[in-house]
Amino acid sequence: MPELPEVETVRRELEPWLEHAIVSHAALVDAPEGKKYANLSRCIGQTIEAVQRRGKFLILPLSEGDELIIHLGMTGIITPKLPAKHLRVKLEFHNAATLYFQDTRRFGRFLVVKAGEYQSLPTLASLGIEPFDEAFSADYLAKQLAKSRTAIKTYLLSQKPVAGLGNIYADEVLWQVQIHPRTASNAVPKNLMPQLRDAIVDILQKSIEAQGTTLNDYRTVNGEVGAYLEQLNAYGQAGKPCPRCKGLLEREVIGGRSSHFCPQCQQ
DNA sequence: AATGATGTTAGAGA
DNA sequence: CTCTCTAACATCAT
Repeated sequence: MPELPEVETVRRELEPWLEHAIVSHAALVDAPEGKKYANLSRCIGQTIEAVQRRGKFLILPLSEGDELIIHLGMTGIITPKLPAKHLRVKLEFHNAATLYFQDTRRFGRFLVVKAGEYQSLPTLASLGIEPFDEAFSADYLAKQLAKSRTAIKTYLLSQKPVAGLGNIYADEVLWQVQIHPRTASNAVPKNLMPQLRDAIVDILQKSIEAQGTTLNDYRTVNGEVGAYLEQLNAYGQAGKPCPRCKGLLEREVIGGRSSHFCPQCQQ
């Protein structure tokens, strides 16, 4: 769930709260200092200069050369309401606002690093282009996909060809363009590249407009669910008729991830 | 009880 | 060194 549209929704809601806010308190709660949660005390006294997003990461540049990096993992929620369970981080600001990070499964990340020093976050360090970057063209995508022989589904999830797709939107994009998820990345027909690029941009954009997709845990900062769930064509729809050709949608594990597709019209 | 879940990453092998 | 694959992380719901 927290894929690009969900993280972008959270970013947009956090921006008015946090831009120019001064951190007065930052502490871990029931979370071990380590790779996933680190150096929080360093942001105390610093001003948050912006609320940015790269792929599924939130990046908050701080006034003394650090960055606060937040990743929601699978179950991370940022909320102004004290969570009943699984609170991991508490942040307070000079303007009296308080924000909490709740993360049931502890797959999220919440750490302060020196700006740009991402060696503890390899996915962020080697993250692909932003899908809304104007340089993300069909030609660019073709060059990226030519670099790998793994299943296109798996390669999209790697964040390398383009940032921000997770299991839900990767399945939705491949369904939209009628590409079988097991197709080798470097064997995806060149003539499909414009459609593939457009599907990635359009689906992510439409999901942002719906505030993302809530399967179980994801909530916006305001506590709302993401409504894109109602627009899913493939993800989680195994056994139902394909909305396009009426064949039965199937579920298969590809690269260790549950994958949903139409065996009839996805080649 | 057993199974599966939205993401990332360490480690192993090629 | 790079590419690819697998399992692990922690917790809850069904």
